Amino acid sequence: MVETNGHTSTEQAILDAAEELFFDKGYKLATTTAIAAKAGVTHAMLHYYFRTKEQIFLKILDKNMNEMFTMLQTVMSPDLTLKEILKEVVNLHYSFLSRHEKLPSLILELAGTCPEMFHRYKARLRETVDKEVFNHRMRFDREADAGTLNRIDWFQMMFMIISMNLSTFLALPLMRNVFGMDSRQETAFLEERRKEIIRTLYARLFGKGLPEESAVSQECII
Amino acid sequence: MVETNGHTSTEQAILDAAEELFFDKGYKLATTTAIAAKAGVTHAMLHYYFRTKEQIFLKILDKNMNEMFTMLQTVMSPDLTLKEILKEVVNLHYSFLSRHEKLPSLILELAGTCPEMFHRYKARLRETVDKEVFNHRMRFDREADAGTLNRIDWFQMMFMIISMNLSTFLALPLMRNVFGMDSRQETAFLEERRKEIIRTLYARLFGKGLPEESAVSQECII
DNA sequence: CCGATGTTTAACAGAGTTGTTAAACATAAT
DNA sequence: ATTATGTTTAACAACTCTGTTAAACATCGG
Repeated sequence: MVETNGHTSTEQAILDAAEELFFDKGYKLATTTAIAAKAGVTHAMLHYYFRTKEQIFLKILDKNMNEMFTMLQTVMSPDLTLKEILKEVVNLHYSFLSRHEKLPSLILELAGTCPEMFHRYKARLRETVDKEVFNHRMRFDREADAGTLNRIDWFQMMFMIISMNLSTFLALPLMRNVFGMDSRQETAFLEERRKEIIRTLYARLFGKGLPEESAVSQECII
Repeated sequence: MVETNGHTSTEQAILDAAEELFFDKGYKLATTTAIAAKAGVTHAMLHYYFRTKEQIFLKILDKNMNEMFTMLQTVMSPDLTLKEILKEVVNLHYSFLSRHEKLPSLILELAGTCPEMFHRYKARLRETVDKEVFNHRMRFDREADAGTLNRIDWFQMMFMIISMNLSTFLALPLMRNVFGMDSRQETAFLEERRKEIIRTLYARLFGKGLPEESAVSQECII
């Protein structure tokens, strides 16, 4: 049953079922039995192909994290104005999230309940953040000096962008639950949300006559 | 062993242990055995006092949700300017969250994995939201008409405030993990974050000369 | 002291979890 | 056809989870 890509069809079926269940229920609550059942095989097959639950999970997590890092690295193309870059960052991140709706909550679960599993990505994440800091932080400060941009701490700005995008998708299950949105309303809400995030970001960075609270302390977290 | 408050000391010990474990591990992963062990009793005691895991959980969740609703209702005192109200909303919500650091992720877990358990709060949440809409929405629209405020959809604004605050605390475990913050850095980060959230909100609402993206569509989700 | 009541323990039941293993099955090469 | 190889199954082991129960223990009113 070996196919051209080197995977057997059952191997792929297990991977697909596992990915869906891990994202749906999280690492601990997605059981090997349920994964096997969804793939249409005995749970012994899962251990035959991947030995342990942890190994199959890491294979899936790796795939998704790689896509995330690729997105993070390509997100900032240097030959654009800051204003264009910011819009691009929000849009790309946002579209990545709509293709990986449940990745954020999985990562948050992992950070909370099995941090050791998250360990393998820490170095890479820090490295990526640091690199982007060096690439773009100076530029923000220069524009702030020139007065074409309201001063903002770089880390706070990144945190703001990421958290505004993330929380939209983190809150989605809750919104569906409480407000009973259908898929048309959901699409409309997400689109309106994306625009509002850019609006807010632009207001913070390029708006004039901001109140005195806009003063920024110099301390930086990283 | 009955004490003055009507609870036995073991009953209280179980409640305390349960609260800590439920917030730490979530509903499904906090086991009755572990709760009993932490309380220093046999797990049979847990069933003697509370019959089932679900009942003890609901008792704890109820307590926390009540505090949340109280906070939500008292958060908007009507005899303040909009500007003052907004700052007050952010500050109260933020301080509530620092006292209930792990409530958001528990609620998100619940919405995802046991929505039926969340069901009992839906009506009350909708009701609270609706009430606040009627109380304050007109006021925002009036000020926007008068030009003392940039126009913004009320729901989007509430979502923005809540999500900026929430995501700060949702990301905290991850930040500790990745950047290894000590508690002094953490306090500084949280304080800087709180100020930045107010800055951003003020910029969006009161900033002048916002780019064309600031136009707001009229459609409303609720 | 005694019995009624409330509390605690230890053992058990039943279901579900991850992981192993020996035997059955399929398939292709010799 | 036979053998070697890879795949699949069903049964099993060891563990953990929730919940029950009968018996032991404490405490206090009479």
